[in-house]
Amino acid sequence: MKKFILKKEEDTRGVSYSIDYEKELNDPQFEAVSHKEGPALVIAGAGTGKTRTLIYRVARLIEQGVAPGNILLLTFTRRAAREMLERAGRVLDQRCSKVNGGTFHYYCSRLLHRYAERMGFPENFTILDSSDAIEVIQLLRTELNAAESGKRFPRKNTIYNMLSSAANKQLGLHEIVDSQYPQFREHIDKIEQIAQAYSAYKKKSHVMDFDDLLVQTRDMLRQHKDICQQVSAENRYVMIDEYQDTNALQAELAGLFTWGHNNIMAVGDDAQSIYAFRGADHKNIMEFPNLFRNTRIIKLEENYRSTQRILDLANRLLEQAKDKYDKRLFTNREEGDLPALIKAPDERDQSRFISQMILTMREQGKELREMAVLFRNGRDSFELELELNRKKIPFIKYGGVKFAEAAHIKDVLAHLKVLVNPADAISWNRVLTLLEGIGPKTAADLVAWLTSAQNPYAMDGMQRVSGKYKKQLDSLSMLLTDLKHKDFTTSEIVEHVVNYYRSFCEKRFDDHPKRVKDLETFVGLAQNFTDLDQILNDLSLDPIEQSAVDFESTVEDEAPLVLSTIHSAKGLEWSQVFLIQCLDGILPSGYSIDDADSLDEELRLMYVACTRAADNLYISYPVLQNNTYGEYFSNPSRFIADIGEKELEPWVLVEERDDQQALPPNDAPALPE
DNA sequence: GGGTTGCAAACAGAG
DNA sequence: TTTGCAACCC
Repeated sequence: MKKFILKKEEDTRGVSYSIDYEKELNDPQFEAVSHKEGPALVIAGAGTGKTRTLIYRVARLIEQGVAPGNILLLTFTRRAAREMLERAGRVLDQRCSKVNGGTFHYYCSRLLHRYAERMGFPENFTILDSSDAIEVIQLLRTELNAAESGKRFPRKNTIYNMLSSAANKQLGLHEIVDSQYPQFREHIDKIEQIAQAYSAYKKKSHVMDFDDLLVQTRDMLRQHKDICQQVSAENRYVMIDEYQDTNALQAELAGLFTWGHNNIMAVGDDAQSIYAFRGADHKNIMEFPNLFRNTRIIKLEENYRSTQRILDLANRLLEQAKDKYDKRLFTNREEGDLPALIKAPDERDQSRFISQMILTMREQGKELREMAVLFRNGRDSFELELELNRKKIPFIKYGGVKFAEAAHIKDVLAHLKVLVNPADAISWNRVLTLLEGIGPKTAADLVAWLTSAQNPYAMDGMQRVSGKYKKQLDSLSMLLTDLKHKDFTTSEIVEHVVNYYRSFCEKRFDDHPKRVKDLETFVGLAQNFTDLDQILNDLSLDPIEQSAVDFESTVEDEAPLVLSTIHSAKGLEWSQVFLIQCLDGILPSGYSIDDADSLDEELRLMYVACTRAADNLYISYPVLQNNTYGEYFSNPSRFIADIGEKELEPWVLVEERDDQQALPPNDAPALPE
């Protein structure tokens, strides 16, 4: 039988730790881990044990008697939070999994739901994901007849980006247009009008977009001191990972979450800031000490991940930045192999080379999970994906299209959304336009009626409007009424919707067999949830990668190869890293080449990619690019143009009789056999 | 008027 | 692969 002992929580003198922190960490890591009260900023270069530091701090706080529920760990993705807490569980015990963790958006959403009633918004508000938001903007754009005059008016995606920029940078719309979209200055009035209509829409439809989650939470905590106090008392210790990618709004939230005690630890690396498009500014991290007085600054500088030669290349890259960083990564690891620069005749050859290298390494006993292929844009891996399929190499892709963004999944989600929130006009619109003969106009009329109806699911009294669609509307109405009023479990509801939707799916898509399979996966996935709100919330805030779904259905014993956009690879590492399509116009992106700041950001992106590699780094590019118009010659990335053979060793692909092999130019180490 | 269909053009990055 | 626009059908 366990006995209780009385102990003051703050008194850590008598704590006997089950982990020997001092031995398992280096000095600055230990300093960070044993930091207790007040603000701290940990500047942690790539591979310096940043995650390890966070994990051990969580463990140590818990060992000191802090309740896990009083620790908040904010990370960039929920995947990162899960992995971190799992690792913390391994060094300590399952108490770690009770720590609050997730993204700013996720945590804010929880707070807003919790205090919805106090704030006077409906607690069944749903989240307007970016594709829904863009659709709403499109509707308003046509409604306001904004694009009339033949002059180029911003497209819906662009308008969405403007609004999002304004929210995240805390600037007025006109300032954003002025500085970032000068070509649309003349349309500012129309854009403002759309912005207003968009906010009105969100209010009326009981939805919040991603930015609202942050803005509304900020406003709530600013205006209601009692809520703010309650929240900050609960979060006795807050840790923020990847702080270099937070924006001013998130920084303010961080302050509010720790209001009154400032027990906040931010961890990050200004050289790895790659989210400027979301309002992050790489200089923000240096502002932290100004925001929080008496900040203790701790620097982690020793790299444990990569060989010295990989770091040499990384350091060399950073030297090219317009804004300098006082940073040079070093390691006590061995020299290692020189990073390779592979010039392939065309993209197809690049893919063949990569997949062949991967197979060779696998034959030598390396596991696929130790390798990764990185690229700038989601589409840069399409060619390679075909080749991997041909060679039957299992892979999982991060970044690019998400499960919840695929058209067929969105169709099903729309049905679920109208069940949770009947005011959600855009989802009604989606549900209705599926029906034969109903287009935007008819749908708009029906939606106007439905969103103000007493009992929208019954759709009675609507026949007058509906005439020739009556039969289809009846079966829709029957489905929704049943689902609303009968007692179904969440996965049963999803199953019914999927059954109803199946025939539409078959009519709509040529590749319906694959999509129907996805839908079945979705039904299975729904079993993990107890209520619909939660599925919708989780799918928009923590989107599953599309290929993760494919992968589950072809379960093999082998962990798959990772393909990832550089953005999605942040914080991760692999023994063997391939960086493909390293071309001028791709990395750096063609969007960035006129602007020195964006160019610096692209350079940091390249830096992030290279520092993911522990043992070997292969950078490749095709000489001949193909697109729909034909073939053209392309140039390697300007970032590697000036780097000499002593830091980046050029390889050429030589065609052999049966298969190809890469050969170093002279007598440098040959490819693994 | 409103819906459907077909062709030309553009396509980031993520919560 | 999706989106914008214009011609074409009910």
